[in-house]
Amino acid sequence: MRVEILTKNENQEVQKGIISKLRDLINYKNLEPGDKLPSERMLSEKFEVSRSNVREAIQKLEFFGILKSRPQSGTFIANIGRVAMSGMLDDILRLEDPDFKSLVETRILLELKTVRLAALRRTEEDLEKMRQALDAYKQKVLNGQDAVEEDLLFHLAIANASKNSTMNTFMLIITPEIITNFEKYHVCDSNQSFLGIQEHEDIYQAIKNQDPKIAKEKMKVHFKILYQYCYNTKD
Amino acid sequence: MRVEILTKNENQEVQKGIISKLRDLINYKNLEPGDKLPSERMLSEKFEVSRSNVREAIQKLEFFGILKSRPQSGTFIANIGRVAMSGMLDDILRLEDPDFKSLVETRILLELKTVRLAALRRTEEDLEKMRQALDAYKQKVLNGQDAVEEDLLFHLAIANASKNSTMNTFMLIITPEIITNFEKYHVCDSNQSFLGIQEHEDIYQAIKNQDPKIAKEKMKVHFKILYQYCYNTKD
DNA sequence: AATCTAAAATTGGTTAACCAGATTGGTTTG
DNA sequence: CAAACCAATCTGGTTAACCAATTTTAGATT
Repeated sequence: MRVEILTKNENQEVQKGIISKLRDLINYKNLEPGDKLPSERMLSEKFEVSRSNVREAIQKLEFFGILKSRPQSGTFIANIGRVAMSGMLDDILRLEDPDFKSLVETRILLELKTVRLAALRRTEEDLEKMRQALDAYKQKVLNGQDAVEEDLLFHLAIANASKNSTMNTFMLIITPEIITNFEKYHVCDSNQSFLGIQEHEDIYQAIKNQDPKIAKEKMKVHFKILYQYCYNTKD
Repeated sequence: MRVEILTKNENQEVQKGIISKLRDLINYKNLEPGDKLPSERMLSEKFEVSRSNVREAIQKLEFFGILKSRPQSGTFIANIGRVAMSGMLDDILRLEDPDFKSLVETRILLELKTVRLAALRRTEEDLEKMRQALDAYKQKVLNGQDAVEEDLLFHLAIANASKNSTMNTFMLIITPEIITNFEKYHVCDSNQSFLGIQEHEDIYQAIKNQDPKIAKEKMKVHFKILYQYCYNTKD
């Protein structure tokens, strides 16, 4: 059989096609929540795509909690009603790649919350990890080196101390893209890094003292420069 | 060769093993950011796992933006320095499945922001979609039917109107789990749904009037009952 | 007619062989 | 000596055959 090699983009189109066909299947073929999907082989034949493509699409929908596949048994539609199902599939199909502004916006929102929660819930062990990340950051900055990574690791340590696994995951998802863009646009130059040391130290102290209000305030200060910087360079 | 069929859980363990071995590779084998990873075949041999397992692990790390594989060329380490890389891999390995409380906490945080942004950025088209979702919700409630899904679809329409793709994605990620848990714990009973109509209507009007302050306030009101309910039944 | 049982068919997962584009190293050519 | 070329090799992606657990089914038994 003729094999087509697809670029990443074309592949994404194929996946979207599969997902939209699955949506149609659910909408018009009376597939109820909890029902079993047709087998991967059948779908790949019906949709005229490879079985691996079908598997990938299923995996993606499984990540979004819409499908659930059980080994040697079948792939099942999550128990969330046809209306929500169809609406969510539409939304997933409409998803765009995140832009930098959207990432920063989300990061600020998340961190103003995680820092409060961290102040309330941190353990001694959390403090220890944050201390280490902070020291690594200071050392790099004092040596005049770039410290974007150490910076972000400190923030991730805070997210970890917030004891909210969802926010922690979300922070992990956006962090690499943030780092890449920061280094690309030279956000956080060394002169700002020196300020960053004190700001980080303030945040750490507030969390240590279990003072959520101060913690949030200090984080806001820390983000102020960043926020302006990002909105000036972009858009 | 003897084939082992693994449960979902065991499979997850295998994946974590691969990820931690990849981390070691980066830490101790002098793999720099931007470098090419050994080929999938080589890794599967070295780690003594199947190539598909390696591919799955790579796909997961690609999702977190840590790796980037290019067809017919290789899999490359993202340009984010060994320190951040190692730290993030540790965090990913430590990730737990989200608990209900963490989901609700995150949802409230996200929505108090998306509703503000929606009020600022909504288009006429966005309003139309929200109107439709709202009407579907009202009809279901007035018929005395369960309307959890329509409820959530209205909220997703708001996230869509916020024009922040990252928050929109995050809302989509948490929604199915929220729905499942709501139906499980019978959050949002019909008596609360009647209140919900007016609350939704208020939110819609505030967004229509492009008043972010009122929009956020009304959303807060909408979540008040929910928040208490969740924290009373759980924990 | 209902119930149990074993075999056959079906399933997602796994493996290995294969594909064509990308890379590479050596050779040729200007 | 450097640039252009070419073939051998390596790569992630794709395919198809295969595996074992599960589900279904048909038959035997009570």
